[in-house]
Amino acid sequence: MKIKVKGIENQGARGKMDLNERSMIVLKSIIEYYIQNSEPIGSRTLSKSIGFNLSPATIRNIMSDLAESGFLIQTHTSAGRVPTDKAYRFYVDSLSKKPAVPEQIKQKLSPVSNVQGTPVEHILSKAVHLLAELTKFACVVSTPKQSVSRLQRIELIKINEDRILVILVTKAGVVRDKIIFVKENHSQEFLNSVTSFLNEEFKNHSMQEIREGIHQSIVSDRHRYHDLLAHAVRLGKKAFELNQPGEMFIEGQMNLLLDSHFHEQSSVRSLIDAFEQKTAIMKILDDSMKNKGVHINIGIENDYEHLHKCSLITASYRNKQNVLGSIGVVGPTSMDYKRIISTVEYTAKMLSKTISQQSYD
Amino acid sequence: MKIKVKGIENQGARGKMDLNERSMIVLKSIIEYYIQNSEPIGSRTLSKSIGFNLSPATIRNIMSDLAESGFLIQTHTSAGRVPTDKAYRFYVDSLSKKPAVPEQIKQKLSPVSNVQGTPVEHILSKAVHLLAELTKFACVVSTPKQSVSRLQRIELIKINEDRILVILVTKAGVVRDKIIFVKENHSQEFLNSVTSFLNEEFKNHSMQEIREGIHQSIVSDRHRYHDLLAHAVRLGKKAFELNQPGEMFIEGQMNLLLDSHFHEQSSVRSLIDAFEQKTAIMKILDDSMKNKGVHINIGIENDYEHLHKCSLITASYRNKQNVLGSIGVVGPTSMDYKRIISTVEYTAKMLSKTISQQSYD
DNA sequence: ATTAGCACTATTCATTAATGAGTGCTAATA
DNA sequence: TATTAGCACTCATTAATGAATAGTGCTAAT
Repeated sequence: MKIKVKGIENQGARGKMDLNERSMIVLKSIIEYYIQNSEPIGSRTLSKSIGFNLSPATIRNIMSDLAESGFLIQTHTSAGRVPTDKAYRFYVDSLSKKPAVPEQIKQKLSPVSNVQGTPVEHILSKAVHLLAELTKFACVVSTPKQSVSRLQRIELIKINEDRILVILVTKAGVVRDKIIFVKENHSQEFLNSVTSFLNEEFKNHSMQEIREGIHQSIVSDRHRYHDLLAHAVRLGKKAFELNQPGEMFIEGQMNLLLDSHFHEQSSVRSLIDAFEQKTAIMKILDDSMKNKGVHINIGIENDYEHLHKCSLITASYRNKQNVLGSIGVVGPTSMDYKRIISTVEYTAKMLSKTISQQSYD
Repeated sequence: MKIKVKGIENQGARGKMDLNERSMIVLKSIIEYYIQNSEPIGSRTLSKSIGFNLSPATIRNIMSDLAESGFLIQTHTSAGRVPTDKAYRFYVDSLSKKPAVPEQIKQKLSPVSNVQGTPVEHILSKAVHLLAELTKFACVVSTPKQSVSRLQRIELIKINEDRILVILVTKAGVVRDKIIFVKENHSQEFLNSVTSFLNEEFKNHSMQEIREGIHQSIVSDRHRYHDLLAHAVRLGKKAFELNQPGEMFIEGQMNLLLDSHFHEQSSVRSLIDAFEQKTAIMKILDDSMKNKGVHINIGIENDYEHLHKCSLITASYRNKQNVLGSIGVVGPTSMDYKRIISTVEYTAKMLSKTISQQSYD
């Protein structure tokens, strides 16, 4: 024990950053083997399968170093070593940037473009379904955030004395509806006036803008309308404040439970929790909207504890104008990153293309 | 073997239908024990727990009879006996019709009525979520069938030269949208005329009627409009033919996988299949709309083979006018029928109430 | 710096034996 | 004739054992 300490520090310091070429290759091999076979690889097997000739003993030394610097872990004394989250992070970062998307995957995803003309939700659910089928993991997609997207059209439809149905259509092609309750009994004709007023006033403005500026904008016009105005303000406020919490579609959750990595009771419970309390995953999807490209959260990197055994690969989708939401895969940390990353990326691209084509600008 | 045959036939004939009082009680006890504990009960334990005094040996005889007539089955020679689907059917049929809904359940479901004013889909998803939380099984709900519900309003919104956004609002409060592609470039003003024409013509008619009668109805009016007419027919046809396949929301699938009854690999696969291929479950929900009250499908009674180890408890929900869809639970055949039935029934009632209040008639 | 060789450790698998729950049958009983 | 006691038997479950195996760590030789 005492003797080892020095060694640990030495090797730790050495292995920490400047992994030499050779150890990197060894590490990569271990990771890829584990991703493929879901079982630890021993020094002997590795020595044979690896490119250049290294004896098992040498490999063992390297592995020992890698373990010291936190890339590998032993589940028990006489077992092979298994990559840690840190190793996966290294692996993912070291991937050549653009692996080509296999033709077969492209083909399987092509139905996404066949659902054009249907509501956005429908397209999303198609995409996430296919993604789940392809990856065999759980997949999620967030519905378009309304706050950023711009107004195409608002409709007010009278239901009865005290209820009005509001329909909002955004440039992104999303239709949202809501009932608002009012005290006065407006005629449909009156509502039509308010409607065209609101449309004139706010078309092409973002929901956020509208919500923030609904007072000023109307007030500045005060001289033009009179009776209309007071009501328009009131109705408009109610209509636009519909702050629906972002939704999320989930598919293929059950796939995860077939995966050997989640067989222990506790893992299963965690997973169920994670999917029931959608907020954690939702947050990751939201974050993924902030920057371009594919986002990768590996195991322990996730803030939410119940996701510590999962990796999430996400990518945002958009129309010509805005980033709308994002789509992603939730799987075990030992997933086939190469394949999943390119699949998610491609799916997001398809989704963007399809949705752009039916966006209203 | 040969000697036994006679006995079997005798007992089979006797036990077949006129289960005497006593065997019925025994059977019921076995079922309830199994529902509670998920493990077979032996004659000895049963003899003690049952109301009147019967020796284990007598119980054994009774159990033997029940087995002959197909109510019980032995997984292996020296194991206790387990109820068959036939037994569950007997049990369910023999339940006193209305078990009261526990106050606690009512309370947990109360949030359903808090989401009034939001889109119907939202209400449904809330309801099914709560139901899953309460029952700890998988729960499903079908979205309102549009064919039966009647038109409240149609809107045509011009997107660009060749695209029009159609929004349909039904009396049930469901909003559906779809993009249609057209050859001519209509102005929004023109679309407004068509819109008000279609609204006048078809308000309060069921979608089905409209779809079937769209020609005649307009044709009979031919003299009134001219240019408008031809287009109205064309647009109307396209607009109303939106035959979206019924959708279905699923919650709590993963709960099932925690259930001991689905632990074998093959069962899990079946379940995943059943939920992936939504059609089978969808069909059961549809069937459930045809008659009032709670519907119960037990194991083998299901047409779809992958559902043979599941029972489905479903109930339809409605507004004042029509049956709209149904909601239900998918669980193991050994579920606590009493509790689940009353919970599903109550949920459907809440749902009906909430949706009725925002229906447009 | 690398490697061969050997001691050591922990898992996995098959075998065995003990335990125990539960039935079926027969003969005794009320 | 219906019920019960008693006993033999079956089969799943469990624990213990031991052999085989995969793998490491360390030391000494290259």
